[in-house]
Amino acid sequence: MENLSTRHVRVLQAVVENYIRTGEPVGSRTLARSPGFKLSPATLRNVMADLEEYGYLCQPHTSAGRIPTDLGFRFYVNHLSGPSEIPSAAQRKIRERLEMSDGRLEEILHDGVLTLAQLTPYVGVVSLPDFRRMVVRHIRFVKLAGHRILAIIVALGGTVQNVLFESDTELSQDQLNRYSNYLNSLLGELTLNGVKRKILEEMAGDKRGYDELFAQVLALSQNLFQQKEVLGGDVMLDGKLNLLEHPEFADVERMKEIFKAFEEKGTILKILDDALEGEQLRVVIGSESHARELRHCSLVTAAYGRPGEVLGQVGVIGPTRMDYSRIIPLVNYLANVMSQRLTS
Amino acid sequence: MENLSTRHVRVLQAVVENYIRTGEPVGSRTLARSPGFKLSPATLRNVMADLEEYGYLCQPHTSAGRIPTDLGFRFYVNHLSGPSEIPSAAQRKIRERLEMSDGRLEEILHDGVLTLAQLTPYVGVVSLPDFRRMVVRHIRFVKLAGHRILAIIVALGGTVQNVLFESDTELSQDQLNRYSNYLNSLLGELTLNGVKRKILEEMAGDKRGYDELFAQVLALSQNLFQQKEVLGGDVMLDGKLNLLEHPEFADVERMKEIFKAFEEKGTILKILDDALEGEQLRVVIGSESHARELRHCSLVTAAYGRPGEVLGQVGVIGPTRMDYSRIIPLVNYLANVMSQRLTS
DNA sequence: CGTTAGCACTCATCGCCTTGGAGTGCTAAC
DNA sequence: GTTAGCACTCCAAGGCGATGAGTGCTAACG
Repeated sequence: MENLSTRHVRVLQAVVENYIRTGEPVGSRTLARSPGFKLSPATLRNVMADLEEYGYLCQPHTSAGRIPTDLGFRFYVNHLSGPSEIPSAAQRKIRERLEMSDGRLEEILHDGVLTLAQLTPYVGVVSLPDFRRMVVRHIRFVKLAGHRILAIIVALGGTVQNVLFESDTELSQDQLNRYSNYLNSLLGELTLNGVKRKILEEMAGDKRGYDELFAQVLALSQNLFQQKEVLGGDVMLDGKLNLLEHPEFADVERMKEIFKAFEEKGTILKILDDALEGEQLRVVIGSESHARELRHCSLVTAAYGRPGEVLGQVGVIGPTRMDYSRIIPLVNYLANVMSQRLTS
Repeated sequence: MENLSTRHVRVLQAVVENYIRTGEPVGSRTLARSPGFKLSPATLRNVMADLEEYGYLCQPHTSAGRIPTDLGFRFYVNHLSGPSEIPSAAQRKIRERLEMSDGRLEEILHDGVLTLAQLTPYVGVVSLPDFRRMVVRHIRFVKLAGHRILAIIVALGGTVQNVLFESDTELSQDQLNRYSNYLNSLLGELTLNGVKRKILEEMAGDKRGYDELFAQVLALSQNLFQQKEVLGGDVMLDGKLNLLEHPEFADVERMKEIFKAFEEKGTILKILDDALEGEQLRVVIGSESHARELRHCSLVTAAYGRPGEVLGQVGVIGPTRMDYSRIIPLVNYLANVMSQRLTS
């Protein structure tokens, strides 16, 4: 950092917090009046001019106060926003909501985003997990008409996902039962991907030579694994309406852009997927997302799943003027509860 | 009708069609210029004044042209909008889309609203069916952990719905198999409700005296029937973004109201459920819905299911200034294709 | 008697200007 | 280094008049 003095830092912090609170550009006068500042407006103007030069602040127009740039928010998030306490009411609500939800994966995720949408004035978002990475307790196949098969995948926490798919040949329920027994015998603490790998290894190792059962289970899994419910690659949103309450989105054009991003989902999914391996919590501020439509939005997301086995990301989307110090711990907490619910 | 002359009717029709096309209030001058009118603006003004008095037209302000009232649109829809042809491209798209979708109920419905959202500049909407009214081919129970059971309900058209629920006591898979065999033996051309009734009748008739199996299947069904996936009572929307393109929704406040109605769903569900028994197609114009938030919107919906067995309603929500003559046959067609897909 | 031309009137919209106020940068004094 | 003062910029809001679309009314016309 361009060797910011403590004074610079304090001013930056004050500007950011003021702006987060009011949504108005903050001027030297207001700042001087805020408690804890013994400096005159003129001095503050100098300091703020410095901060503008460094790129942390900017002015909407010449004679307005300053607002933080994305960089300014970034500095604030990285260095200035101490983790605040999560109100116990919010904690309780999160826990209750997630304990109440039935075991279907979608229901749990939905409850997660719903809770976020209710606890914050922003949009709750969650990416659907790649089921192939989940530790699976057992799989069951149910024959429907013709080639259609319903797979019921029960993951570690009792989470259930069912997937409809087709097999290449018509299989009887008996056959399906044998397949699923076989698959289940392989499942220990393995993920679906792990199972697949194991099958392939055993085949390659030629331990048992060519095995009819092997081949057919493999063929079946191939089809199963291609279904989008297994692949993930979708996001769920809730509380879009919340955004309409924020003055910065009063502009119809801007609103349209963002809602378009919400509807398409691809953009958001991409941002969520950008999360680095092993990164628990992530804040993407404004243009950091490199998505034009979301350049006025920030995302606070956390990975859910379990250590080393990330299933997806959950968090909120809001204006860059977001109450980071409140939201960050909240999202983090929710992700933890969700993780427990899904994998314990 | 207040004995409208053919002239009155022709003028009303012209005003409505003009307004639907342009979205602007239409004045006497523009009307006089439109082909087929040999009358002077002055005469038209008199006619329009009559129509205003009767309540079919109104003026946004004193010196603007006329726009149709809800009543005006109603008259137009009832008497003046001849059923137009559905472009074969649209027909093809609808058929292809619905044939492509896999057999899950939700997927089919989703494809339905998606298609509407793509073929029209409005919002596609569908109410989830009450599964109790569907003719069911068979039911299968799968035991999960503890008391949890997954019911797989396969309806007539191969549609699959799965429902997670809990039983009062822990049941083995064997027991569940017996139950489902028993249930399936009862299912002929019966709806779920029908099955329930039959069970109750047989019990009441005391044909077999007290039967353990009976009782337990009944208890199980009770729990199953309470699940929301079975009950229906939800709506699915798509293409909300389309509405943003319409000038009448450029106003943020109005937009908010409508989106709120979309998010809550209760309002919309209520309107859809208001459909009269046996009514195939329905047009609700503006305030006819008695829902404040939707007073600027019209709904065109059609029942899907099969004759005498309505499963739900599917259609579009748009501004009262909607292209009724195009939309009505379109929605009707889609409902028919959906019905076939679901029940044949 | 229905139709039409003419006219005075209304009202939203637009551009233009003014005013007020908030905030800035700069300079000079402390 | 800090601060007071001042000239300056610029947005927002309000007033004003011109414009133009459209109306209702009346009187003349065929």
